[in-house]
Amino acid sequence: MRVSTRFSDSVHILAFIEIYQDQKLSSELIASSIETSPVVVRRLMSTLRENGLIATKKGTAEPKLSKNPREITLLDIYLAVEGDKQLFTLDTNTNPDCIVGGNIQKVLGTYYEDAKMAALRKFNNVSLQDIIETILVEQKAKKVLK
Amino acid sequence: MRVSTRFSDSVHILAFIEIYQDQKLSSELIASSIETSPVVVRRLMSTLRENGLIATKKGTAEPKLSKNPREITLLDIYLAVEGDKQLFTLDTNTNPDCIVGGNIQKVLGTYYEDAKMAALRKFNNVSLQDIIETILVEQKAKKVLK
DNA sequence: CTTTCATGTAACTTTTTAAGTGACAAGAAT
DNA sequence: ATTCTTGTCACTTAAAAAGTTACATGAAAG
Repeated sequence: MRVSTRFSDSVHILAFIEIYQDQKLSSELIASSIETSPVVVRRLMSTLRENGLIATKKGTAEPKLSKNPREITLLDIYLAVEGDKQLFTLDTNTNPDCIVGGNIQKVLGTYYEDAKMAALRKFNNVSLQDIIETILVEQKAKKVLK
Repeated sequence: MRVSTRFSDSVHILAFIEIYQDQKLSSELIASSIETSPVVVRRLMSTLRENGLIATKKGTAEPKLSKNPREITLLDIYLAVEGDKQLFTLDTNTNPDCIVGGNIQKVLGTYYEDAKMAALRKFNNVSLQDIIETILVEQKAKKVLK
């Protein structure tokens, strides 16, 4: 399939809302930063709203973060847009009458879960504030180089 | 896109080869355990062979592991079939003229890499032997329950 | 030495899932 | 009232992997 950039784009949206909080934040403007369409942005924002990360008001271009960016982690964002889907994909159609086919899903599944949790724990230790600050540092560093 | 089950199926193939090493191991037989087509199995086995995990001989149904299953880790298998592609997908098409769009790829990329590495380290601590033994334990447990 | 079975690989089709698009009802604001 | 915007639906396009068909070539047994 096409690869999902929802997580990446969602972090983008949240950072954008915080950094440009004093401007008019239409889905059109945000879309121009992500280089995607306004509908894609609005769809993602719907999901973020349903998961309590932002507050929006229909008709007005004024989305706000629902929490302090220090209290929003990459994990919160990941779970909001990707849910608890498996990170590593099990083949769920194996022959149950074979010793391997009949047991590998359960066995591999536990190791997949361990690995996924190790990754998600990392995300739980990074806040939106960290992302924003690092973006701003990178931006300053760019200017110095010129 | 369709979700890849290459990793899962590759572990399946390797465990199958080891457990049934005394039988004739045609791609057809292995495919029947994975419930896929022989061509898919042969394609995966080509990749595993190119990466030094198995040895095959054209025309004969006798694939062998190239190493002791204690020396093959889930990470070896993962890298063989998935390469070093990113685990979490960055949107690589963002507006470079925007503070967020111009820096988020680099910033998020490092956190994605940290998370990916945390997951892959887990895989590096699990051997094919562990998988095989756990499969056999699960199989015995099933029989007792009957 | 020929028949049978198997691999290895190429080319093509199907499936899946997310992005992208067009449309529009309804809310907000001047 | 007019204009802008959101929220959402329905549809199309894109991309990647699985699945399929085909076949040249190698192995092995009679």
